[in-house]
Amino acid sequence: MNEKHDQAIESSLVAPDTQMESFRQARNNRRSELVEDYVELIADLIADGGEARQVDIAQRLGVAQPTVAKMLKRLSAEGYIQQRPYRGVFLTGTGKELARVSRERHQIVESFLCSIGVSVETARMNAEGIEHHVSPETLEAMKRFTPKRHL
Amino acid sequence: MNEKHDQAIESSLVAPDTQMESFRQARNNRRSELVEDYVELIADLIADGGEARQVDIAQRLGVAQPTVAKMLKRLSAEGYIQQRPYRGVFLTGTGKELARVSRERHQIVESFLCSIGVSVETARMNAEGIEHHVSPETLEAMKRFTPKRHL
DNA sequence: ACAATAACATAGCAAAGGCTATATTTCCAA
DNA sequence: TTGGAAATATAGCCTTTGCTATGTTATTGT
Repeated sequence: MNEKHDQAIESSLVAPDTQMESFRQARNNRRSELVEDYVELIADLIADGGEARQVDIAQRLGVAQPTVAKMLKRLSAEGYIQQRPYRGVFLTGTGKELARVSRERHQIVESFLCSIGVSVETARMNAEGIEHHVSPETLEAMKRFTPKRHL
Repeated sequence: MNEKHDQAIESSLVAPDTQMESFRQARNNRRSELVEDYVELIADLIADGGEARQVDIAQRLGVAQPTVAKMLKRLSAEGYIQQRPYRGVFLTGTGKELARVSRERHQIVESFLCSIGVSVETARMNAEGIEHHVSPETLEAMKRFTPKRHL
């Protein structure tokens, strides 16, 4: 260990453990991002056209179809969706619930950004990344600060 | 292709290309997150104790030391830092500039969250993930909405 | 001065999330 | 009803980011 015990000089650094927790949580959130994105998108596609197909998911996410196929297997294994070979994909109860929560959070974040003066295009772009890092407490704060007309 | 041209029913779905752009950008941001986190942390450690050592970086990020060593090689290759074997790591001009920008953005996001009523702990946690998805436009909006006393 | 310890380097592995290429199945239209 | 196109499945590869285990170099206390 290095021997600087002069803690008066400590500038903006928080305690190591505290900072570690923040980084760990950010990494954790990153791991669940994809699941949330997929489930939310699948719910939207089903609500919109009655079905969620791999090609449509792939197009909207901007990835290749085999990438989607692989991820759907994971979602299936984790109990969010059900899929039959060469058929569409359906959300389970768990999947529907996750989709609902994700969708709602997404909406709140996007509306909130608009309400503080961000353009709709930028709000949409930024919300896609931000939503996954917004805790319930922060979400509540955003809800409070969003005028009704934006919701 | 499926043949539903009844666009009146389209619920909340934006155009496929538009959505694709959002997802692509979110993925892009994710790739630069780690670089920004490292450079920002290195700058803080240097400002705080005069040096940035692998063990300290590893402890604060909550990862193992070889993980840090590998990333430092990448940062070195990309011109953000300079390192001499068994010696500390130093920021290049590019690195310092990136650190400055990242640090400022981080601060603004964290202060902004506090200013809308989020607790400091949650603000710190959420800011760590959110900062990387905040575009210049959104950052400006956040700055406008943060009272002076929070900055 | 030199052994013990702490820090760093390196090798090798794994999982996640991308990709292309290609095989298989389904579906629609002639 | 059947042949071609579209959708899905599968194989195999790559990169990133993490890990453990272990070797190598510096530093430090006696």
